Amino acid sequence: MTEASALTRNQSLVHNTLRAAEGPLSAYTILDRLRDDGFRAPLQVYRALDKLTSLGLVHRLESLNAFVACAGEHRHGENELIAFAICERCGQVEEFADAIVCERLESWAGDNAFDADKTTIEIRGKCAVCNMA
Amino acid sequence: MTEASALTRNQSLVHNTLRAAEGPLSAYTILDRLRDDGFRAPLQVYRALDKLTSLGLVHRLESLNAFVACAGEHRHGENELIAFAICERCGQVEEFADAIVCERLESWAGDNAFDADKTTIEIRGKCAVCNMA
DNA sequence: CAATTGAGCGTAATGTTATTACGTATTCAT
DNA sequence: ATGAATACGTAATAACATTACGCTCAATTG
Ligand SMILES: [Zn+2]
Ligand SMILES: [Zn+2]
Ligand SMILES: [Zn+2]
Ligand SMILES: [Zn+2]
Repeated sequence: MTEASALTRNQSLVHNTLRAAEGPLSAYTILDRLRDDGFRAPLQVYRALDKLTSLGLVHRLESLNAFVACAGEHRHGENELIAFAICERCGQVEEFADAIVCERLESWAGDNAFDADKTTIEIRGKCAVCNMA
Repeated sequence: MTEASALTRNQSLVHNTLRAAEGPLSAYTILDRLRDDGFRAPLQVYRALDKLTSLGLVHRLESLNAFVACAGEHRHGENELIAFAICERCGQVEEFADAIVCERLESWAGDNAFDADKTTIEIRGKCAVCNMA
């Protein structure tokens, strides 16, 4: 039994909506797309998103107040630090992990006795494709 | 004439409110604190915040939807990349810049032909003081 | 087996954050 | 003076997120 197969109906619907999307979606956009599946209230979406993010299947983009399906090969669930590059033009999001960035931030935390819980790295800009256009 | 002296009345009021605060404030909290100074509407705050952030005097914390006065010795206005360590318990925010982190992220952008516009780095956790408590 | 517990669900109401729209005032350079 | 740029005031609305209440179902456990 994989993690994904353990998802409830609502969780699967939200997950599939995000995987089918071209880019990040807001909770309310997800809600709208699931009206026909019986979704009626924001909480149905937020509850599913909470679970999905805790499983590492979905990421929240803080600078966008939106959510994306995990597109990385990485394993989440650890304290693994992921960065996101978000294209302001086409909406594409790329996930990447950089060991050195991770190490430097951990090092800062260590030096400053800061107990890091969650780290957000988001780069806003224009992706390669949009840069040419 | 310094930058700060060029601020308008509204901008100065918002700036001073943030400097007097112990931690990040939401726009609406700022609004509440400036009622006695004649503030009546969110837009008065948001307009001042826009200006202050563009001057580098104030930073927006994306993961908090809140704002802090700049506490760094750095010069903003360049593309300088600042990271924030935010204590979830006491609200203290520390700014720091790390050249290597900056370089690694720029390097990723270069390799991927991504034209970075603005980068957010926010570490949520517990500060040294709160860690002991 | 009955009781308890925990996760999830549905709905309504409310709270919080941010923007759009419209009109006015002030400043500064032409 | 005229036009452009910047700022301001107010009202309304949009967008994002949570609280509260009660219910269902399945797993645990005494
Ligand atoms: Zn991922
Ligand atoms: Zn793009
Ligand atoms: Zn600063
Ligand atoms: Zn603290």
